[in-house]
Amino acid sequence: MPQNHSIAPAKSGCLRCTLREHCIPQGIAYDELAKFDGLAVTHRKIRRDECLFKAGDKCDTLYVVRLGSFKTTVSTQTGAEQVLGFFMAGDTLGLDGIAGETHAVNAVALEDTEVCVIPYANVLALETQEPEYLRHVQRLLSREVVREHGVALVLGSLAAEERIAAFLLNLSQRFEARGYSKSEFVLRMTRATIGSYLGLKLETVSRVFSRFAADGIITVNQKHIQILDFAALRAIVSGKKRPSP
Amino acid sequence: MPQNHSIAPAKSGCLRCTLREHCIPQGIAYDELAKFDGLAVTHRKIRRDECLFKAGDKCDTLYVVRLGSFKTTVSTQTGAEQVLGFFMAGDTLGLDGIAGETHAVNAVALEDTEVCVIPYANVLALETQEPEYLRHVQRLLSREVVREHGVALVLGSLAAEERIAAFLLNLSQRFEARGYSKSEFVLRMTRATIGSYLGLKLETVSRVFSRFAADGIITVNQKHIQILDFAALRAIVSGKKRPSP
DNA sequence: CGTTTCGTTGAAGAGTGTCAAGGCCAGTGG
DNA sequence: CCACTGGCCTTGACACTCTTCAACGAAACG
Repeated sequence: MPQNHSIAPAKSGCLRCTLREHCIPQGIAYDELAKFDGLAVTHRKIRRDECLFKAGDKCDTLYVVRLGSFKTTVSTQTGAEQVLGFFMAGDTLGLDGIAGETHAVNAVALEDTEVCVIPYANVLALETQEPEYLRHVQRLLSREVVREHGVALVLGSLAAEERIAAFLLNLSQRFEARGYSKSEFVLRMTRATIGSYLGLKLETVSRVFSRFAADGIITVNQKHIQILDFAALRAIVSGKKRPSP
Repeated sequence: MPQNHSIAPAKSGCLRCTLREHCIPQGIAYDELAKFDGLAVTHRKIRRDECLFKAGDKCDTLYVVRLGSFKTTVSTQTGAEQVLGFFMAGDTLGLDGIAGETHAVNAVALEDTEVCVIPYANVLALETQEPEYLRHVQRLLSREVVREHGVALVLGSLAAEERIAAFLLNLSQRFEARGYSKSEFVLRMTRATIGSYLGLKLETVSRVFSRFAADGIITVNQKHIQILDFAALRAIVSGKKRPSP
């Protein structure tokens, strides 16, 4: 997977960016916003299956997804790949390598994407000037920690159907937060990728999708998913055995 | 589990603390150290099975373990408990709730313990004064993210024996880093707690310990563990099938 | 339109979980 | 000092979920 280097100067600053609320602390007065305008120096386009960064790369920048979505992965000693998370518009990538160390994961585009490039030096500088921004970045970091707690919880204590139900509800919620339909969406990743993320084999993912569809909880057309019964999904996550007559 | 409130004023400041290198950035000149001396305002003793903090508690402090060890846990909707991590001397607790939000996990003492209490206000203040400290805290946070990557990797892609081997090697390494024997130590947690952390049942943990012992890789006496064959453990983590004639 | 990747489904098998019984150990009270 | 108690650990037999292996179908791509 070659790294893509198409870089575009950031024509429009943060001031006019629609994702502003994700990158910049809440409740900032409009005339204060100018301070944040120079944070992102460039944009970068990454095509499907290409890497934004790789484990071991020097980490001197953060990225915010502007368009499209990514997965983060690590490779095991045996060469297998474990998916650790999915990142969509507004999400921040690169937090794991903050503070001048190297990246711990690979970030791979699931589709054609565009990101904001925020040099870590700019982050540091603005943090020391603007305490609100310092809190903001640390909040981002601690949210990432909490997100991973959720992953560990799913992997450590849920059965296959429960994991998939939790996964679908999580996706639904994130689509909704971005203004898309919460009940109908297109998966950006393959069954194998979902399986790796959830600690399951791709066949198991496929089977559970089929079972949910047979029970009228969702409809599945390849990557196109429609959620018909949110309550049922929530019940499954809670560990309630489903009747299957 | 009642919360224990025995608080002692921090008699000796950070200057004389033997854990200094964990709390304060590396490479600080001795005459600069005074700036950090007031970080921890108190110590607190927590007895076995008591909580340092609970999920939902307001988070306005960080803690550094001085003595003993903790587990962090979350509760599922069904009341079950998932263990997320173990923390020993020098480790920082409370990072998940930084930035004025609430704690996302419970921190429970595995034995009688003592922690340094570091008000988050002090952290913020020192961060704005001392850029080196800012980087230090963000490094702590990003290390916590990376640690959780490791947990997800173990839970998502390793079999039972591989998980236990990885767990033992991780413990061994952490004991060694603290000046204890890397080959002989006492587990502070029960089989059930290990199982929860590794996504296994306590019987499976017990069986794998027994199998490793039968193969001469370790010896097990209740909580007392001795590692006899590090290479074998590493081979198991790497997924190599062990001959069992 | 062939080729490749991705997805679905079935049958068989391995690996963990579940249930149950018993042993070991530390602490407690007689 | 001993018996009792309760928590923790070990071990066995069995059930079940998930994986593995395999074949096939569908969509995506050059």
